[in-house]
Amino acid sequence: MATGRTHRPATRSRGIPEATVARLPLYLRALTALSERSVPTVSSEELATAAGVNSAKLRKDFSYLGSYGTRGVGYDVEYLVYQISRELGLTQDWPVVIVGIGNLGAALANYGGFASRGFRVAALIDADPAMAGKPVAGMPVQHTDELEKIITDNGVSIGVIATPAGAAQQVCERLVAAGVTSILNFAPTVLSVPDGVDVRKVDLSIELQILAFHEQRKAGEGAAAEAASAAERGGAVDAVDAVDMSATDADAPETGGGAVNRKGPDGDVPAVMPA
Amino acid sequence: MATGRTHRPATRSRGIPEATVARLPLYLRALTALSERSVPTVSSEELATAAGVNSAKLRKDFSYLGSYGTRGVGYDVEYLVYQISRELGLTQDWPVVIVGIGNLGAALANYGGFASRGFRVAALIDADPAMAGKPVAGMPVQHTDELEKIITDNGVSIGVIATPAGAAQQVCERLVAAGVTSILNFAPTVLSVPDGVDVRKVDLSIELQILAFHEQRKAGEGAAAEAASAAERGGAVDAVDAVDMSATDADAPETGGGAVNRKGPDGDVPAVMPA
DNA sequence: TGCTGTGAAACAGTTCACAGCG
DNA sequence: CGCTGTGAACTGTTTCACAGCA
Repeated sequence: MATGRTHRPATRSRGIPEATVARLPLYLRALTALSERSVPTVSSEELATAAGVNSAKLRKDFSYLGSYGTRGVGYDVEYLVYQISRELGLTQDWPVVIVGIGNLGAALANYGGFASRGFRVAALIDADPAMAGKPVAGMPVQHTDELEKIITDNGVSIGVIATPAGAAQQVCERLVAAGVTSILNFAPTVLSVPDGVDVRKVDLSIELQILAFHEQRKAGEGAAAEAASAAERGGAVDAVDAVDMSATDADAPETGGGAVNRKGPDGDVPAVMPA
Repeated sequence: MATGRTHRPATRSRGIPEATVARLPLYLRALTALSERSVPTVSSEELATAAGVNSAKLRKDFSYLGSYGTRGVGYDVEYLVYQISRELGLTQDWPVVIVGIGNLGAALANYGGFASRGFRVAALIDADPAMAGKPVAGMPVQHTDELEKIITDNGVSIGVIATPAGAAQQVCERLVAAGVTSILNFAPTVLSVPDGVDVRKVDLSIELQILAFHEQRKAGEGAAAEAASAAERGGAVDAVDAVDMSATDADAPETGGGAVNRKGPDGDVPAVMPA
């Protein structure tokens, strides 16, 4: 499903690789910092360092946007800030709603980096009637009943879901039905959406699990994987950088609460299948 | 830097692709749900749907772990839960510290999915003396002065940074010096760490920017990109799913507070470089 | 001369499609 | 016969290395 993507030679015009799009915000952040320090130009090398990538990658990324640099000199900071902002669609502002005002929802509502990038929190929505009217981040929480009206009245197209996992799919469907076409999902569930709707997920527990995986390797804890682990060390075990995060707010860790069906510390397998 | 990676033929043994590692937690989540419903076996097709990936990918992913399925039948749920947990290192438990107990730090501290996956919050640390001793998620916040002692005494190797961007690098250095080798960074800054230390970042504002990019395409808002946008629509514009999130807690949106140096709504460029 | 922009090569990840086991 | 496991083809991304412009 969702095949296609015209796959044009990608030489300028539309067709910026997804990997590049994901890095543009990083460049923008670094450029904004330079801009505030009134630095007029940067080389690909300097900017790459500031953004935490390598310079060849950065130059290739920028080449998809057009030729915005000057050979022998570098890139004009202000100009690039503008171009990237425009490419990302940050020259217009985006009203967003946050659904699920628990700990996480509140944290998001208070997040400063929001407004500074063209995003405006249009409303905070929660299903708990007791929350209704309570001010969070200087804004009264509204009840879920108002969801459709809020979306419509404010022309909201981006929704943030920070509800417990159990409520996420339902909230998602209401958002989509009301006109939202981009969703940032913090609930640890797979959301199913119709074509044309983007979902990005952020799952804290997934991030930690990935770290644990690498951590385990380093220590060479387990029985096997000694030489292998050592060989691996030479390079590449560090600076992963990628991400994914979530964190349902209140409770409902996806399904089932307490201890997972984890087996004993070792070989103590369910005694079913072979090895 | 960090080149290498032995690049063994990857046929079993060590050498699970990073992309596969990133999906294991997803499979684990889906399997745990099945396990709780006492489902004994699943086919790659069913599990793939539950995890939101396609079945070929899932089968290939599992093939890196070994041959844990039964042809004509599928996979034993309990057995797979165990194998994946072990592979991810979740059969041991990992003490973690959270540094920066603002809105976000508190949300993380309260996050249920933490404990249910072998992660144990060993301590909450904040630089604000006024926070010291205050209970958050049933645990007293400790002052930054105690950081090194806490890490050492608890054998912590995973740290979560949820401080404002300005403090992140310094906190990171102290964590690393004290023995932490894996860091989950919520502050919108690039952390520099020595080799052997893993950093994963989670940046909310980046996620939103990526959504905005796609959102902009859909609407075909801007002048150009009309036909292109339409062509694009056919497929692929949906269900991105990848991620990255952050959200500094308190304030300090990375650098500088208020309005970004965004230019006028259109062509109103800094009047520097050419087009 | 110094740094960008970009083909071409190398690598990583995904999808196809089917052999082969239970 | 059904479903796994996997080679092989393909698509996407990164890195290299250098031509060419300011």
